[in-house]
Amino acid sequence: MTSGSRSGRVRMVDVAQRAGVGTITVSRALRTPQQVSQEVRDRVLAAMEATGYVPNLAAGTLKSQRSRVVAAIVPTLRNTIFAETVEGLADGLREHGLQLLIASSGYSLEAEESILLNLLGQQPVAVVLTGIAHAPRVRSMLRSRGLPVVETWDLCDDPIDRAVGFSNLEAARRMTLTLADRGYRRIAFAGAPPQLEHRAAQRLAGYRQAMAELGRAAQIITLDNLGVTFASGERAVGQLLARKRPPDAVFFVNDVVAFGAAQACLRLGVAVPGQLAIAGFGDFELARASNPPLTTVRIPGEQIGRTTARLIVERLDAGDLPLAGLERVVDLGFEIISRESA
Amino acid sequence: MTSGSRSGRVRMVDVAQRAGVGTITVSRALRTPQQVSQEVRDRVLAAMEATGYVPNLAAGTLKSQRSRVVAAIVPTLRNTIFAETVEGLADGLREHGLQLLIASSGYSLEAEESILLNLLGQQPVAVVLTGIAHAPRVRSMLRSRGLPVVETWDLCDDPIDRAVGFSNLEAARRMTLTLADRGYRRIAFAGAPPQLEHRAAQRLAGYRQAMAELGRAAQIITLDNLGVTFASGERAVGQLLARKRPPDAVFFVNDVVAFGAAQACLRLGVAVPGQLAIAGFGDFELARASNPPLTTVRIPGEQIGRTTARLIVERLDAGDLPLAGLERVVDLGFEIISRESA
DNA sequence: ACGACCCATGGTATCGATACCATAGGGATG
DNA sequence: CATCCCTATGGTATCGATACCATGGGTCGT
Repeated sequence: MTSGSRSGRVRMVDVAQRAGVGTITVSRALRTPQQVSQEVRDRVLAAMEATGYVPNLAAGTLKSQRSRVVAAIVPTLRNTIFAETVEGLADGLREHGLQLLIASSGYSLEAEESILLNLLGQQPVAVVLTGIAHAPRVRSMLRSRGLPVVETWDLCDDPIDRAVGFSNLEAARRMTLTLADRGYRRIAFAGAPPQLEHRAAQRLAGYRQAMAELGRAAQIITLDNLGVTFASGERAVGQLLARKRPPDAVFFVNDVVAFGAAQACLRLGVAVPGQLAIAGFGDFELARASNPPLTTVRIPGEQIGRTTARLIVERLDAGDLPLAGLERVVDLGFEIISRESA
Repeated sequence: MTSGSRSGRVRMVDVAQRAGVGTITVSRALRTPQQVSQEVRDRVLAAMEATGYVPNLAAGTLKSQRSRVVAAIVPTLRNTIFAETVEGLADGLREHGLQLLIASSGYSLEAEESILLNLLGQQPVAVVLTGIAHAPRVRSMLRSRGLPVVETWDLCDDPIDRAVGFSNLEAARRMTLTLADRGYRRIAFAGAPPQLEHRAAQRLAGYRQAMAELGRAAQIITLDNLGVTFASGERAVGQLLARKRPPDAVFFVNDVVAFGAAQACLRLGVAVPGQLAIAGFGDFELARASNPPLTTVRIPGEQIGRTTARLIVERLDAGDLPLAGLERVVDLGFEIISRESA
């Protein structure tokens, strides 16, 4: 079609020849257009258009040692928990010409490690992790590479590099105290086995701390399926009601299970909050749609993503300076949302 | 730390030196281990371990003209609609050492086009798109590149390359007929504006076709927010009930809005299905959790992802042969699920 | 026992864009 | 009017892994 390159694939040289300029000028027209005169730039763009040129990012990344990709690992994409964060992150990065490379770890730290190895091979300019619990080699690998890293969804005194989130412990503590304020006496907590999920463990710890402050006995229900399905919420309700002295309020580790529980109550004719009060965590859209609407903790999912994007962009613009005076940990807070369920 | 490379970054040469072999042997130990003797392989792996070597995929991709990345574009990650497909795809690809590069287009065809340009720069070995409606340049760009492309979630006589999905039109038609069979007389359809969403348009067409077959008048409710939020389902119920002769059944374009509608009915004291029957589309987990549980169309979300992965892997293994006898369109079907809401 | 063949391994050129340095031309300044 | 500097542009080496081809030593068959 165009100039006689053997493979049929259009390279930068082909565009350059057609526009009557050097390859470097084509490169600049794309990456730093202000360095190229209007006239030449137009010619180059026309030539790119005419040839259907698509830059080979692998080559650029190799030479410049700097890709346009940010790698992120989330526990799952299957439910909406992390979706807001991911979309916020992707949007914030795209505005600066960065691509998000996402992988999901299925809540497994070992999987996270092996996935990270793969992702690092793509030479990302930054890495975003979910949570602050990681395999030891993950920490050392990332630290030694010296890339910008953001850990999200929790806080931590000593992040790998930086952290953006909120205190799961404090949020759970406050919710528990709020329930006590409302007059509930026997407040239970329902969550995934804490060794499987660090954020769940933090929330459990917050609950325990609040109960200790109140001088009451903790009452824990362990959810199956990592507590991220409606069905595990339903089953939890079954378990609860079978107890001799069932609690009068249950604080669920997230809105998905809380919602499942609320629906089960509706079916079983259990009055919420009359017989059993229910609180969730997350303030997903589900919380509002539930019957009754769920009292829950609102967490800044999308803002975590956007802030993470901002930190990364700032860092890159600053030319990889050591993060001297920068805030290492950004606490975006949380909010207790009172609705009818508790 | 290790041998004296200037940047501190470990390259294949460093590993090779340490293991006392040539670089190519290190390369083979990673990519085609069966070509390397057990003893040498162990030595190489030990050297990689000791140095913390991470292969630079950009270099490999550049030379071999073949990355290990598959690019996918979905309309959104914000809700669970496409999540199963994405996870199924990611799992299926990971088993074969392929990484998924995901981007979301926000349901915009123009965004899809510009995102695709970015993704193609990463030299993906295959591209996965959602739906069969694309900007004209998307088709031509992909066709001329000759990469494996899979369009998902719908069928099409003439896919760009291959398609995996089910007939949205036929599924909607069958659901409509099923509702008629159950004795509902005034069956309405609620969906997003058809020009905004091709799959929604297909479902609307299926509904219209069924109504025509039945000799009844179609009754359409247009949803806001692309019909992917609970709130738009709620608002739709409000609109419906305000009509002089409200329908006795509504077929919603997806389970998210159907669920929102069902919850609104519960609040408003509208009997479902007594006063208003509700049907959804998708059979998301929500459909079972709803009160009452939703009659809906089950679609093979995860299987679409897995099948797509299989097609891609087969194609790559076959050495990019022209897809001579291969099935170009894979119809995974759908299933009408009867529950209590209709 | 000898040639054919195969397996394990290495040397070197190469993929395509960009960093680095060089240079030409034009306007400003003394 | 000469010098300086800044803007626009180009030439060439280079990033790191892999394809291609070559080679040596062992095995197998007759």
